[in-house]
Parts: sequence; C-alpha cells; structure tokens
Amino acid sequence: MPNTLPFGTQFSPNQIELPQLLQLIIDNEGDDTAPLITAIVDTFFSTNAVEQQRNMAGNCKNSLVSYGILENGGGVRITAFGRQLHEIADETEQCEALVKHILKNLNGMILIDVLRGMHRNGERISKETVVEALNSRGFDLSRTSNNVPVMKLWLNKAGVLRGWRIDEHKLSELTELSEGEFRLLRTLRPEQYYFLRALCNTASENYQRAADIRQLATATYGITFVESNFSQSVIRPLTDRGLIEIQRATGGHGARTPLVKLTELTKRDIVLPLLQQLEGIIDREVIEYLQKPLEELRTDIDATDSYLKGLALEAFAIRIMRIIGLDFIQTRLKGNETAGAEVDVLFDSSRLLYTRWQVQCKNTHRVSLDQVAKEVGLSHVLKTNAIVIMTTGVVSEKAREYATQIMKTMNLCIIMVEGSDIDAIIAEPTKILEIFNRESLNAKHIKVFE
DNA sequence: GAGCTAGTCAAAAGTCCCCT
DNA sequence: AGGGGACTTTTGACTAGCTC
Repeated sequence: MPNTLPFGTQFSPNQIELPQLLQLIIDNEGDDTAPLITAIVDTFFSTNAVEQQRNMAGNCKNSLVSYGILENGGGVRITAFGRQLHEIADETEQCEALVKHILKNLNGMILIDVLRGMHRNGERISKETVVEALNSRGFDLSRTSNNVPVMKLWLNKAGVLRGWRIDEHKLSELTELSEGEFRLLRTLRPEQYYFLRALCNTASENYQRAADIRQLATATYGITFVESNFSQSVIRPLTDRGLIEIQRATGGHGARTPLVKLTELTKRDIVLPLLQQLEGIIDREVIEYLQKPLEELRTDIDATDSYLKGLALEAFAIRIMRIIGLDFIQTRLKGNETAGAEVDVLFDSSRLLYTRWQVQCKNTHRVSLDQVAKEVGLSHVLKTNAIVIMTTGVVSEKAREYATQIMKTMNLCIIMVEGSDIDAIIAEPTKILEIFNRESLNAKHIKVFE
C-alpha cells in the first residue's frame, strides 16, 4: 500500500448509497464503463448540473477503483472484495465490511494512529491539520483533496469515529486488535519491524530458525542487522512483547540460533496488512520527536540508549533547520541512492543561497576527517551544496582544516555545529543564524543569511 | 453577524495509454 | 511518435451550520 489515502470524490456516503451502487456495478459487469457511468448519473447525480453529471459519476467510479471495489480500467470489472461486499445483504454489516477493508488495506489504521497522536497532544483537529499530519508521516495529500473527509465519513458511518473522536471499543471490535496491541506493533524499531514482517511473510505456523528469518529480512527489505547484538536488540524485545515465541536450540550459553514462530497475537490476519501500512512511518519515528520541546530533546540527545540518542539528534536537526526555513525532504537516506552510505536528513530551500542541504548527525565525541570526507563525497551523489555536520561532541582540528580547504576550492559550504552550539541554539534558537554565518564566513566570506 | 469549518459542487489541469 | 480520449488529480467557489 503506497503512502496515500484512497481517492474519494463523489464516494461520500452522503452522496451515494452503497448497496444500490454495488447493484449497478453487478448489472453492468463486463460492459464498457460508459453504461455504468450513465446508470450512476441516473441514480445519484441526475439533479446536478447537466454538464457536470458524467464528470461526477466518473469521479465516483474512480473512487470505486481507489477503494478496491472495481479493477482499474478495462471496462467494468468488479474485484473479489467488491463481490464479497455485494453479497452482504444487511446494510450495516456491509458498511462495516467496507470499513474493515479501509482499516486493513487502505491505510485506515494510519489515519487512526495520526488522530490518536493529535488527540494525545491536544492539537486542533480539522481536515487540514489531519492532512498536514499525514504528510509529515510521508504522505503526499493535497490540502483540498477529498480523500481524508470521505474516509472519515465512512468511519463515522460505521461508528469507528464520532466526528474526529475515536471509538476505541468499536475500532477494536472491527479490527480485532486493541489499542495496546496496536502500540506494540507501532513502536517497533526498524530492525524488529522488518524481522517480524519477514516472519509473517513466511505464513508458517511452525518454528523456524531465527538466522534464516534474519537473512530473509535482509534479502527482502535490505535491512542489515548487527549480528553480535541480534538477540538482544531483536529476539528479546519481540519475545517480551509477546509478538514471537522462541525455543532455544541449546541449553546454557549455547550460541546456536533459536527457533522462532508467531504467537496467537501475530497470527491474526490484521497483523500483516497492518505491518505493511506501518512501513511508511516506521522510519519516521523521528516525527514523534518533532513535537517535543527542545529542552526535552536535549535531554534525550544525552540518553544512554544510542537509538534514542540518534532519533533525538535527528529530530533536533530537523527542528533547527526548520527555523531557517528549509523544507525537510527525507530522513535516513540509505541504500542505492547513496551507494550504501547514509545521510541523516536532506533539505531543500528555494530562498537561501545554498539550495540543497544534507545534514549528518554524529553522536560521537569527535568528528574525524574521514567522516567529513565521506559527506563531501556524498554531496556529489545527492547534488547538495551545503553540508551540516552536527555533533554532540567536537570536530577535530584536522577535519576543520579539511573542510576549510574544500570550501575554498569547491562550491560547497560545510557547517559544523558542535555540542556547545547545540546548547546555545536551545537557549536561543535564533543563534543559529550567527553560528551558520560564522562557519561559512570562515572560508568563503559569504554569509548564508543576510 | 463575522469568522470559521466541513462538505459539496464545478471546472480545469495534468497524466496515462492506446491506436494509428 | 504523436494525437485524442479516458482517467486522475487539483483548484476554487459556494453553502450550511456552528461558535463567539
């Protein structure tokens, strides 16, 4: 499932009647789309502006495709799901079946998750703020599209939502998954997530070797595991959460890979589709951090948990780059785009002298020359013309000299933000201008900001 | 009654794909 | 290889209903 909500124009439950609409589809099955469009016009849109009627019926048909009720193109072809829906005689049950489908297969759970987060943070909820929140989780919805409101209307009709409020009871009834169980899956770290997903993919009830599943995850999703830490970082947490069951292959301090299998919880149908939906946001936990106050981020940057540390520093980077008006493109770019190397965050700007920025966050005491050199190399691939290296520690003298040298000879701006600068920015966010200008003036006598 | 939102409606713009 | 129609998406205007 791509990161989007289905197109929903002219598919609002207020505009059409689902049972009738399904019947029209059955009646026109196998035919060209034109007669179906005519039938939809006659049934639902006959009172609308004449020039617009077919257009609207067309929108309705498009929405049917988007909602997985019709196949794409090739005349009127109903999907297996559409047929199933049509066979449900009771209107309430039919509506619930559609909503189940929305939750399971059409990113409905992501919408729910977003709403939960917004409620928790006491944010104002409107169609627009929801679109914005979805977009910050990697969606690309237009502010004015009907996708969100139409899905909301269906969820309302089935009682999963009341307005924007979630009826958790109704929701878990339909999804057979409680909020707590959802959270278990929602808060997985990437390596745990991909491991579990690979295990779900095997669709096997039996015990399987953990190392095999790990390889499968690597082959399928390109995720790499730190093997020495594998048991601690993946197997243990998943077992503790009741998401997998294990059987030790050896007693005592044996080093043989354990056998793993799914638990009652993760055997459920909902789990795999849900994991698929979560794919778009699993790498974006950093988003959660964006809402925390800067002071809190500062505390987490010093956390002992290196994963938390990394997330917090990344979120901090995004926050301060936003201060200067850069648009966040993506985080943790990896794999083929950068030939295996990693860059933490990428930004675009239309206003500043330097238009594309790459930000690397370093959690270490010192930033060395070769780390800077690696970023310079990546800037060619990513076509960036400004590099920010942000560290909680300090930048080595050699690395600074190298950066200055590069800036003098290439059209590349390298800015170092050290631990002390981070503190200064937290105390006074506008300090960032000063710091950036100081860094670039060093070498090029060019100010980043006027 | 001003200001806001959600929902609806209308229209235009953009993209895709098939056919010649 | 390109023209045209089908399909998709975006945009903006309007209205009802709510709140202050």
